[in-house]
Amino acid sequence: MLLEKEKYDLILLDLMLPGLKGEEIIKKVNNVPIIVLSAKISSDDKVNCLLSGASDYITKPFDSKELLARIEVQLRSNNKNNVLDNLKYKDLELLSDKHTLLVCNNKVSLTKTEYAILKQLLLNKPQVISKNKLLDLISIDTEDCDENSLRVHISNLRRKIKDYTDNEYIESIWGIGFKIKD
Amino acid sequence: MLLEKEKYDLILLDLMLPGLKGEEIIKKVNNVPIIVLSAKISSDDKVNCLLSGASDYITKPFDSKELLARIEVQLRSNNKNNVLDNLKYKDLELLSDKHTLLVCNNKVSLTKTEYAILKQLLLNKPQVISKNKLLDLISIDTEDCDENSLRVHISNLRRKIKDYTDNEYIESIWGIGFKIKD
DNA sequence: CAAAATCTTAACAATTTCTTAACCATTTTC
DNA sequence: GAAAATGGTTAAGAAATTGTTAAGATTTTG
Repeated sequence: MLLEKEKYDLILLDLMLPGLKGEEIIKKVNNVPIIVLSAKISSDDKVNCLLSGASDYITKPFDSKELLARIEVQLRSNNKNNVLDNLKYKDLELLSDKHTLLVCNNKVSLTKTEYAILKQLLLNKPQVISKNKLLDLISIDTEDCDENSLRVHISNLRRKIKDYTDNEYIESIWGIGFKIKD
Repeated sequence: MLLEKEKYDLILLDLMLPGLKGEEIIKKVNNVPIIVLSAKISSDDKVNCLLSGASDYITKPFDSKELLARIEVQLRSNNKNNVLDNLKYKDLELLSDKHTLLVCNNKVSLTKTEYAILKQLLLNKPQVISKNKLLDLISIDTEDCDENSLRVHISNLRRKIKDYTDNEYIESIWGIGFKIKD
């Protein structure tokens, strides 16, 4: 699936298009604003999409100027939350080269999976990420991956971080998932 | 002007209100999402507001559920500690992002089951929740669970709350279930 | 194709949570 | 008021989850 391999600034999702159900796409996407275009004027549809993760919902027919303005709103707010800023936290800095982490300014090389996990945790910093969500995320790169496997990745990440700092960064929330410690 | 002295998570701006012109307010505000409510359906108005800095624009009449959903979208993207997600009542505050409970601002860690029970009770605050309903809820996570077990969970919850406040929060309704005390 | 890096699986220990069971208190029923 | 049913508390053992390690499988790289 393209969504999983490429990077996007914004997704315009037409609910009338054939193929995947819109709501499923919305739930799969993370940290990319989605504007839903739809002929459905049902309020329930709107509410569902918005609560599932869509950033905006425009009912057809719409004025093209309005669409452009709403696109600008999304891009504007996305730039404010500069992604790169969010990837710094205390002694950690995740570099965008996809596999390097700085711990107290020491280079630590991460595997693709470790990078993906840590990035997700840092992006959502105070929040808990469920094990299932992390698994979904990892499955983009590698298919078979169960909780056991995830545990090993987390363990490896912790060890790599611990080599350079005494602070604990990855906290387990029993029965739920993981989060970055405050 | 109030806007300058107080802090806000979100501004709902009704363009029909007398006083300042909406667009001027929008331009004055920084870093706070603004949802504009208006009866004006002119596309130019929408576009102007959005380009001036508004985050969303809703045309009257609108469905209240849609408004709430759009409010949540704004709070979600702006501040990840979503106010709407946190259940507050008197000395209690259930933090959804951490799966923890604050009692008089003291962190108390809850188990998955305790969290689920308290969340259900707080969500339906003045109402009684039947024992069966609570059991159904818990069974999502843990299979075998009878009334005896539920009693123990409630007891543990009460103890954890009692450690930090003298107020009673969980009331038993004899033969029916439990509720949050008024 | 071979070597290296990465991932999954499996096993085990450690930890946390849940249920069971016993006992006592309270409320209802007769 | 006594018996029966329901609720509250506690502790111990059962069950589930997590952490760690190492080995074998898979993928990537040169």
